[in-house]
Amino acid sequence: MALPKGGYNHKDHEEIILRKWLEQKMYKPEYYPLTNTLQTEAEETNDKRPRWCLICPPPNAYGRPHVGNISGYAYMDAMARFQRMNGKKVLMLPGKDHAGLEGEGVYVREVLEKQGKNKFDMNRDDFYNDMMEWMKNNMEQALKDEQTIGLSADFDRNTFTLDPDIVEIVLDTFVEMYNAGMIYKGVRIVNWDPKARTAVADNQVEYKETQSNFYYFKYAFGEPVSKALSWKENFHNKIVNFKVTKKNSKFPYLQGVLPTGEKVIACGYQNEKETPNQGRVVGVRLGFDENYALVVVPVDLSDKNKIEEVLSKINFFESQKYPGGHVVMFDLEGDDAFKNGFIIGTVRPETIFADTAIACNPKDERYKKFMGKKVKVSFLGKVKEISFIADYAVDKDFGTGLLKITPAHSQVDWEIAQRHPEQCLPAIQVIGYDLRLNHLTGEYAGLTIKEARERLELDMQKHGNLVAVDKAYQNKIQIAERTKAPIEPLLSSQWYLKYDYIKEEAIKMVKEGRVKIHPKSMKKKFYHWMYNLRDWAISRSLWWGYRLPVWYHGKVKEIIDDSGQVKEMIEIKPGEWVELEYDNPEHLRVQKECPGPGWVQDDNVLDTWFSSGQWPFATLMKYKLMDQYYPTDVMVSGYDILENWISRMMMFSAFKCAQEPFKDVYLTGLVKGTDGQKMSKSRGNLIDIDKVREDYGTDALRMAYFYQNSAGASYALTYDKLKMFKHFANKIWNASKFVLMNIEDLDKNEINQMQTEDFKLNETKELVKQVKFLKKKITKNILEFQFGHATDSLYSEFWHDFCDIRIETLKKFIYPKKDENGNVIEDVNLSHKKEASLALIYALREYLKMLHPFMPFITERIWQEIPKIEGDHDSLLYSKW
RNA sequence: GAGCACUUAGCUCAGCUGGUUAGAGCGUUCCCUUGACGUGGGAAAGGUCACAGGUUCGAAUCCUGUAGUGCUCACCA
Repeated sequence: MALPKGGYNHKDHEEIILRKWLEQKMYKPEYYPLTNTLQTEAEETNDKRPRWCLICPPPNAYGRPHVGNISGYAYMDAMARFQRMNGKKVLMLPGKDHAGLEGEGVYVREVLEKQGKNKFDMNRDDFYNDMMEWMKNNMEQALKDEQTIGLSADFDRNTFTLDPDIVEIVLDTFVEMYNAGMIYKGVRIVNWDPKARTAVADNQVEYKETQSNFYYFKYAFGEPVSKALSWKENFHNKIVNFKVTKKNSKFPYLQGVLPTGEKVIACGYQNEKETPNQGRVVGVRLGFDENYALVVVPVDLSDKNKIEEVLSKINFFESQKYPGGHVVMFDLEGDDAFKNGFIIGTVRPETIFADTAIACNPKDERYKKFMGKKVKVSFLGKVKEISFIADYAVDKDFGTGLLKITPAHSQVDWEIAQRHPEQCLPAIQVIGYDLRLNHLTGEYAGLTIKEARERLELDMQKHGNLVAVDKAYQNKIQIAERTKAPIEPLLSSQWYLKYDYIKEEAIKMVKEGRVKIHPKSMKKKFYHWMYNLRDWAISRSLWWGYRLPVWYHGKVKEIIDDSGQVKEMIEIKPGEWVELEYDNPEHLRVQKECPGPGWVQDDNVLDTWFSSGQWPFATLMKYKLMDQYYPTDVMVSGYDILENWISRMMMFSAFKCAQEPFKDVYLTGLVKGTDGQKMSKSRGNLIDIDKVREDYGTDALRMAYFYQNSAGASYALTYDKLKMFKHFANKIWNASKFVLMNIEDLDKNEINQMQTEDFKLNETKELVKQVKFLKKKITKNILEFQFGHATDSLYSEFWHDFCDIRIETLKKFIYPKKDENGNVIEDVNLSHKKEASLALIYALREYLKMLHPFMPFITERIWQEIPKIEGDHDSLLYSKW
């Protein structure tokens, strides 16, 4: 009943306590607190305690959990400990994810490349087995990290997404979904990551601001000029529009005539990084007898006088639409290239060979005559016929208002093409998976994209098809989230999941409140995502992961035929290739086992989210615990994977279990670095968890996560906060020491039989009242997922109420009254002293319990010294809340 | 371009459904060393709660607008 002297040093206690919890298997749901043993199966089934379950989100198995993961664990653990103390039978199940694309990427980069090996020189099975071993080795460390933060999960049930049982369940789902018509194979446009040589999902694509060449080229009319001239009027006084990088500015748009007689258009051009200070072509005025290129004049945007100067030289009218900068139009008289044709802007001239149509906005009066027609155009000296379509996806104010439709090499174009299949399809693919132009481009075949672009620029110039090149065009190119390689949209045959009814089901779960999302504001984010869901490309050309349970009766290859269409061919007999029919069971079957000799398994693996989306039920099915624990109670996750993961778990659960996977979703915010910035290596503000734990203690780290934080809110993990809670731990330690010191005279029975209602002194009555009130509040906070409030109250109430006020006032009953010289003038009233001591131990016990979910180590350590009363357990873990 | 947040002390942030002198930590200044704790105690300075309107007996809190910041989604061919 006494604590060691001196301040609290977490290093002396945390490990011992952790070992005790782990060795006694206290984290397991089978642990029975009355006997301190694990229950048998029969005892378990008879156990009437309500069950509570939380499946931990599996972090990447290959790495150590990062600060954000650890923060999540702190939250999960606080909930689990609270529930356990409230008498629930708690299952918290940890796991690790194989992290398909990213995992393979890291392995290739960090292990293979360092050994000078190349994946494609390796045998697939060897690669897989080597990688599995590497993963499993790394998993150990991750597990330790989870334990040291105090996560009270059942580590005997640590589960890996590639555990055989889990694989079975996940593949079963694939087959079931295929049979339900929700999984299909088709040729679609995909985001091709050339580095990883795989397609990636839409949300695995990032955008990167770059500077590109923007080519204005002309499809010259292949038909009589007179016909085209009839829409000349429509062009009069209309201007082509330019790329404007920043919107919302109010600077006017100008058009007029210079005193010299030159026609001028001045228009907003603004670039945050550079103020254009030399003339450059940014656009083209369309017309038949007045052709211009637009050139930026050297005017500093911030220089009002200069702007005035330009304004004074021209007649202008205002348009609210285009802000900033100044662009002047110069006559390019005598250049044939500007006459009689469609002028189209593009950053990707090499895809011109794959054009199947030209499109404009249906409301664009300028092109009304052409809509729905076929037009003959000449390009590089050849005349071809091309469809002219109208679609609302085309922005008539961008460029010349014309868009070339290249369904094989652009997501947007692909979608437009789906709406105009007759005119735009079949798509023509002119770029191969090696990112070189293919046989359909004639003399360009074999060139890389860059080479082709350069050559085309010259050739277009030669044939009069090149109108202008904007060399400083700012655009965003797509890059792969993981490999950072530029994405090439390509056609490829892929497996897709049609969400079908499960999408509606998941929406209903949230709408009907069966799944509550914390914070509420994230609900909107969820709906927004769900309503805009498109079919999900689930196959990945990787080796690491779940290989598709799909079999082909013969080798399969993807070809681009002479018309540029992507097709899959199957070798039904040696040397005899026919087109693969997706619905022909003699060609393709979906099942887990190989159908027989001669059948070849699909090379692809499943997207990682396909398996992690099944995590809650896959894990419980593995351990045959579905009846007891499904649906689970809470899911804790970073808000950034609400869409990718949370929504998919709900949809998979709707399919497989016809119910929600969890009742509450607690979304944690981003943990920012000590300087309040997003953590990144380059900023040097990364937090070393090991060091933090060593310097400040695990309890302090946990408190720093909780304190004043709310669901979904990002926050900085600062040294100030850590220090604050290190001090707090010390305060708890010392206050406990004081209380324990004062109850040494008390009989154990007196504590056991204490009736706080019988307290006579105002001071003790007040203390009891205050503690009871606080407990009510903390309970409510935890149940409402307001951990920030709970820890805030605990901190200030314990320190500034209990320590600063209550203990100090009660001291007058404990110590004899003395005069200035230290002579006792009034002896201690023994019954008052006893009551004061009882009140102190009462309050301390309550505080320890309330603090335990947040600061488990120190509270457990002190609890060991607390005299136990009825209903207590040796460990705070199982002591009654 | 659309949606969602946010703007409170020098800094980092709490303030939950509107209610008496707006809070914490750190930092600053001053005081206090014999019994739990200097990793402590006491006190002080510092905020017209972004701005402008409105609702109300009463607003940091609700509504509208403005400005700025952040995030997410879509996207410029």
